Amino acid sequence: MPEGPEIRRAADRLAEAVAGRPLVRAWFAFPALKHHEAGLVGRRIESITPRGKALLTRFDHGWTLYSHNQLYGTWKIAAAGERPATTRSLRVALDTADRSILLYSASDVSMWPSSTVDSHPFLAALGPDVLEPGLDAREVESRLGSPRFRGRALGSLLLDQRFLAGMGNYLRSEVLFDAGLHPARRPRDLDDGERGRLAGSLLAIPRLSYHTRGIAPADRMRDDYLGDAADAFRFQVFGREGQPCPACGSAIARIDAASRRLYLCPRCQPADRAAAAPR
DNA sequence: CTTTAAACCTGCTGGC
DNA sequence: TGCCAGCAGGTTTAAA
Repeated sequence: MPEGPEIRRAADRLAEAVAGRPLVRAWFAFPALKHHEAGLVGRRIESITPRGKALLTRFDHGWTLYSHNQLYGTWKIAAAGERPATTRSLRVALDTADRSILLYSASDVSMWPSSTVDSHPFLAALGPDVLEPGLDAREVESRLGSPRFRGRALGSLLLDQRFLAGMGNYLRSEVLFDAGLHPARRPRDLDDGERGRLAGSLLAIPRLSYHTRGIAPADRMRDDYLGDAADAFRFQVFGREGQPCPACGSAIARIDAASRRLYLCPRCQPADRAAAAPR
């Protein structure tokens, strides 16, 4: 159950475990992918890289595995040939001589010629990856001001993968809190300072989550959980309904936005300037 | 156009 | 223990 930072960390771990090594076996649960198994033996994994919340596993014979974990998929690394006992359904197994990588529960998996994988319907529509190192505030502000996005409510825009790929539901709450903006605000109604703050938060919060890992200890969401490291990422508002805002002490509220739960501080993120005149 | 609601994928937890 | 309802960090599709 991942967002961009969790997917990128998974890609890092998987690549470290198996990239460059030849496969001794490949296995897919999907009937449509069975015919790829034999051809993968002896091939090497060139790279494993994220695109938003999708993962691309590139092989050296010109094919790329596309996978999307949606809510429930998860990758595991195991000793070579090992299949740890679990209640989850194994969907993909790639074995090298000393390590195996296993994908469980995901249903959105397909093989593409590497040269055409970018035309995958999901990938083709994605905006820039919010965690891409080259992404800067100037580009984020430019997207906020573009006709496609400037009229959208932030609560919906921040989940739209066409705006910034890799954003997700916990990041949405955390970014809006960090920027001090209510989800009903719209880019076109923000003043320059607010727009700059939002761009800064959109860059900083996902990076903080990616680099430090970790979540609120009481929370159940523990995919790739770092633990209690002092610098681990902690939710400021997500999942903290009724608890005091870390900035002002007001009770954090939970609302519905775009049919998903969103947490905010009513005092730090006031809605009443939603209709404020431009500039 | 934007927004909302429902459906679907699957796994886990809490309650009876 | 067993079953079921409800919920979940996502996405797509249809409808409003």
